[in-house]
Amino acid sequence: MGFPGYDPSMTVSNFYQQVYQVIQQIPPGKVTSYGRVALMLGHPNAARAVGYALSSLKTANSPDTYTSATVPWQRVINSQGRISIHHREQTAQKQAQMLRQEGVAVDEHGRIDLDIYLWEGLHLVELDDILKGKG
DNA sequence: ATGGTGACTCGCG
DNA sequence: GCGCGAGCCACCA
Repeated sequence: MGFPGYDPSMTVSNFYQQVYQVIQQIPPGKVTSYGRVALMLGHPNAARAVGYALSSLKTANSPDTYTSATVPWQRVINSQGRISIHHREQTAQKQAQMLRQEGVAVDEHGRIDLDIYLWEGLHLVELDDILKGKG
């Protein structure tokens, strides 16, 4: 709502793909939060669904269009500027490692300075394409 | 159709 | 800053 091209009738079935497409726009060395991704897609309260979308990404070998290899999932953290995977120690470590590898400072507690690394986000024109399914 | 489950968020104490 | 409780959403049995 409020966004050009927003069409409620197609949001459900395409939600995950839209999430992946937005995340693919995040440049290396930058991060954003689950909530912000949801907001960009016109679903201000769908932060949990965004996290769920990422957790469902399959391995790099998967034939799927979107996999953990094609979607930079590591660039999405929580609104507090911290890595959000407390139940999966291994995955959390990997995320921190991948981020440091692209120049993002992550401290031992998984904290990241959003004042420095926060991604500005998409412009309405770019969002329009994703919401219309052109991406 | 219904209820349980998360890689979420915000507000309080 | 930290832990809790309460909303919120899309998936999947």
